Amino acid sequence: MSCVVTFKEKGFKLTPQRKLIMDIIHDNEAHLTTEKIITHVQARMPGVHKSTIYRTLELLEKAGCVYKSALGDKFIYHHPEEGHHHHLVCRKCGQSIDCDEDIFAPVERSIGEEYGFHIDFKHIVMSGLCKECRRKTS
Amino acid sequence: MSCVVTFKEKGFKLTPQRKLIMDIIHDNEAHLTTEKIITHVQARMPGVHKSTIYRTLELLEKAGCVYKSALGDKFIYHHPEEGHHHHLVCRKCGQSIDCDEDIFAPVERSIGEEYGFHIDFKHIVMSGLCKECRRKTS
DNA sequence: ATCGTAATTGCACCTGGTTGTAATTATAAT
DNA sequence: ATTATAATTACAACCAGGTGCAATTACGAT
Repeated sequence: MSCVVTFKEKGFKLTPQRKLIMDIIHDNEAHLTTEKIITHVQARMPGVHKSTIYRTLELLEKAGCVYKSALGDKFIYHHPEEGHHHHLVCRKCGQSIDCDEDIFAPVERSIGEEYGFHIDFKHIVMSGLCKECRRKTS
Repeated sequence: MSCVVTFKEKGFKLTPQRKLIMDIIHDNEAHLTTEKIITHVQARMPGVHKSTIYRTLELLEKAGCVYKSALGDKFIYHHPEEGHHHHLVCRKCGQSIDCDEDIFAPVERSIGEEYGFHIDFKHIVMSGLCKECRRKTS
């Protein structure tokens, strides 16, 4: 796991708690909410305090070992994958589709041209309806 | 104020608290965070409970009298204006620029075509740097 | 204008997330 | 292997936001 190495190289101590939190986020393909992370961590290692988990998540994000994204009014965490940084999450079935990094390029360009505004589109999570759920609903 | 009429037509009671909250959001051109709304409300009418304010904001949003948007990890409220539903908020100076409704049309289209996914792009608030702040920073 | 009633408010309490701090522990130096 | 120490943890206390409920109030009917 290259993240652990990166993490230690940046001068952070690798405690069992931190290792566990990293493992959980990396082993899980789905995007985890904070609550789910807390549940998983405390299931495997009872007694770990919520403040430790919150602080660790913040630190892991700063260290670049995990990505934090807003999804509606919640935050979800996922491991950083190269190449595709946006996500489409279905509000019905919950599945997550990775999508291309430069999908927002046209928007970025036109906003830059029209308003002189520079937007930072980094690993955006968009909510909506996937193909199957759209079919079922209509 | 047409909103008050709309609000009453939907069968909601117009209490002084609700009137005040509407006034504050409508009088204020800037986008207000919840904290600022609470501060303003309690300045003009001490004793109004925070739970009343939260519930009123939720109700006003459902009634379509105000718009609630996510800006980073906060929510901001603004009155519904026709025609332009997206906002560019500068993370440096805080100014807000209205921007065109169909700015996301290309993205919406390409995601629909490539992934069969349907995204709901309604009054999005995007954070970034405005023209002046970019000039000053660089 | 008064009244009846359903909606609304304020309160108490709860949960998720954050922060200061003393006790603990991972790691580097010996 | 021991030790020194700076980082990290658990805990308590705190704040924003939300919920159930009894007391209050807006508003239609009289």
